Amino acid sequence: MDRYEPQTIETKWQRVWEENRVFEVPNPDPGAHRNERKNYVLEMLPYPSGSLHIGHVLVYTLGDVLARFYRRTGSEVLRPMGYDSFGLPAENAALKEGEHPRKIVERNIESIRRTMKRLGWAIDWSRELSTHEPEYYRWNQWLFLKFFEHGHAYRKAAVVNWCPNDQTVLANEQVKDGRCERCGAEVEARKLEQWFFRITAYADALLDEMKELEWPERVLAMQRNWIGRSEGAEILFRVQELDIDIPVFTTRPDTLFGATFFILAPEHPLVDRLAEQSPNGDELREYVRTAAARPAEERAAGTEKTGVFTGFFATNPVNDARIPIWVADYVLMDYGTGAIMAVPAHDERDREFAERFDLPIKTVIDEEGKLVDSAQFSGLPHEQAAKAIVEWLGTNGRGRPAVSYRLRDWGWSRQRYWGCPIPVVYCDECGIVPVPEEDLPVLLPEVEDYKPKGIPPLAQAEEWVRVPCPRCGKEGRREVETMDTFVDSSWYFLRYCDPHNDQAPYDREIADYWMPVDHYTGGIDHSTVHLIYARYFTKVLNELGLLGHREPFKRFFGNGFVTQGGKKISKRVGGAATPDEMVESYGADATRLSILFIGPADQDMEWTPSIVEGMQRFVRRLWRIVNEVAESAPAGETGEGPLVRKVHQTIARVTDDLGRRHQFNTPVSAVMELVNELVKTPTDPAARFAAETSVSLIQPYAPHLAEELWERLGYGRLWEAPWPQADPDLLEEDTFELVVQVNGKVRDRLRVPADLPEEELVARAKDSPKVQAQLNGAEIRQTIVVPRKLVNLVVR
RNA sequence: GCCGAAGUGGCGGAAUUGGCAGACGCGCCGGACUCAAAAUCCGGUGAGGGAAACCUCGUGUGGGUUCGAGUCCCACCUUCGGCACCA
Repeated sequence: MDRYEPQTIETKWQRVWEENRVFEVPNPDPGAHRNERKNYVLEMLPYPSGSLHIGHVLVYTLGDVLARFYRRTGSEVLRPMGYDSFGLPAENAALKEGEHPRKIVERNIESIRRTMKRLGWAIDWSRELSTHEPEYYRWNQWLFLKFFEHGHAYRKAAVVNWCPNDQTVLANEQVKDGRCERCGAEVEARKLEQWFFRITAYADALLDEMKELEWPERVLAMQRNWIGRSEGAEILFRVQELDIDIPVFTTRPDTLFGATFFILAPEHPLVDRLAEQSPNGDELREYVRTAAARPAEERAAGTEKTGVFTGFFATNPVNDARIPIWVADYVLMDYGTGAIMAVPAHDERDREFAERFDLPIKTVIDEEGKLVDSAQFSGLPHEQAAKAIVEWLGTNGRGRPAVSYRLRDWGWSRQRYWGCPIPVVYCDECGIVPVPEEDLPVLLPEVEDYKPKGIPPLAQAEEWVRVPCPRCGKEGRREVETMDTFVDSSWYFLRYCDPHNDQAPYDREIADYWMPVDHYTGGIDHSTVHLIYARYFTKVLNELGLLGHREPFKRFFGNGFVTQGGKKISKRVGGAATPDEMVESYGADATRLSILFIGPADQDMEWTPSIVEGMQRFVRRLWRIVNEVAESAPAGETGEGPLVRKVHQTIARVTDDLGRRHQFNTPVSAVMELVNELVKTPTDPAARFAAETSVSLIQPYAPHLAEELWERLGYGRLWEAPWPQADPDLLEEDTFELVVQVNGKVRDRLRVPADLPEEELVARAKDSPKVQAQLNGAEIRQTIVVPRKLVNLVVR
């Protein structure tokens, strides 16, 4: 027998797959009916700002195991790949290396593709795409025009998150703990004109339609938190002196009688007017200035409450109490209405403020949760009172039920170079004018110096910027900002369906055939970013009549992080073994098996070399025993011995783990057990059957080794061979080990025939000497029999 | 504070519907082969007691339900993740 040389057999089979275009799947013919057996398996596409790391090996191997498994269980599997090649990571890498981003990403893509092929991932390479190519971003622009035309995209001045280091605006989703998610710099607040998508209009749809998703609860919970829906009421407070009403939002209308003061956010539009007429207007204006200058981070820390009295009073609509109006920066302009009624007795922050400024505190809910001191509502349980009070306010036109969200509209324009140009022209006469469809793509111009300086680098491309207005023909200027890459990744899964279409982003019929993605895999760090944006895009496309679905990813599997030496592995951490090195030292198959065997793939895991060493032992063991069996054991009757049963049990376990439970570590254990049995009984009549089945079942994990051994067993094209089927008759043995308990404690184990009647099981249990010793003549009060499992004798 | 996930040997973990806790692997111990080592193979490996057969204890803590609980219920502790002056 020759030695196991992974590198030799791996390159051999990779060539066979490539030459035979094994993993390419054609699109349906026009008018084809929906195929119930279609299966769209997808993992999040990589950023080509560096090379792959062990984390990628986990995600794509996981997807690969599923794709290969589904393929052999009769599914028509679509499993494409691409690169998220626009954006900050690539541009920053380019700045560091002093080369053009296009050069960097194209070089990285080439190396990533080579690594992917070396790992043997079953990908339909005919559908490969990169988001920085005009063939792709042209349709980004096209989709933007549709969104713009229908009011889903708009431009407004807003206070935005500004990263002083990357010199660009960030979406809320890209700010973590007040810092830029990418570079870690402290984020500043700036007021700028920006492009937005009206994602807040879909807050309820994003929440409601979650029920169709087979997603991990933790991811859904994160999205719910992020959207932050709160139900409450909007209530009008009157300012007599100015003859105006100020609305407040509250989730606790039941505490309305306890409102003892009123607060406006410093940014509230009324503050200016109040300052003009207030005796302490100067102090007010000074306070607003300092509050605005205070970094958002510090303001959110809430160390000590600050505020200024305006000299005005608001009237509480339930009891006509006149309460003082203050301005304080613990009230935020961008949540609710930017004004609150303060109830210090029942809100911690209001209480802090009241204590600091010596304002009255009035209790209106007692320990039992009933209202007190609240006129006709006194005595009501507070939940009930909340409804009654809002209803009562409604009849007077002073209040109504209202809902508030934490979610903000998605700001997606970036003051950077390496992104998709936004196809609009600014015209002094016509305003914002969309570039006509037939003029797409608006190509990203070449720019000498694209270093971020606060003004968008595209502004330097003077000739490109100056363009006649598409509407009136007078001179206009192109938009010089670019799109956030999350726009690119919000619909890439649709482009994969029809990647070479040059008439449309995709053919709706084809997209409807493949969509939704049946099994999506990626890091949960995208829970409140990409996964929300893609859901939003899908809903808009559906309403624009461009897609038949409203949810992009039916099932989502959030893989854990891989750590090495306790540190999360990413491009930023040096010293970690690279996938290429792992393939060189251990082979792709042992690497693939290892990364999934470590532990449950949805939990974080620590990569240790000892794992691969153990896996190498298994792989060699399998190689040796299967080669032996192929040479010596004849095909033929398998008998009905324990090995045959073990084979069928293993088939059942692996099939259930992959197909139903989506558990990726235990199938490897199951096959190991079978191989251990086979090694112990190589002359069993079922040895050949056991060897063949082991090879067949391990194929999704170790496809090269499996293919090679399959060939040596005398067959071909394991990737097309049907998945083994467990024979239910052979799953159950004709004897079983009866567990005998006394008072619930195991006292004996007896091998008995499977068809023994219950009375006989009990009789045998009682006969056991070990049981006799325990019973010690005591009376049996109860007998529990679990068929094919156990007998429990209850005494005393 | 609110929301979510998780606590099992020396380690990673398994136990699918309430029915043998610790599968599988790592590590460690002993043995075979070898001049020796590596590789490979065989055996052992939760804790305590016992010469042994065996016995007792044991899945974060405390209670409960049940013939029987890692699994279900109640209360709590710890760790990790998300949200957070969000009214």
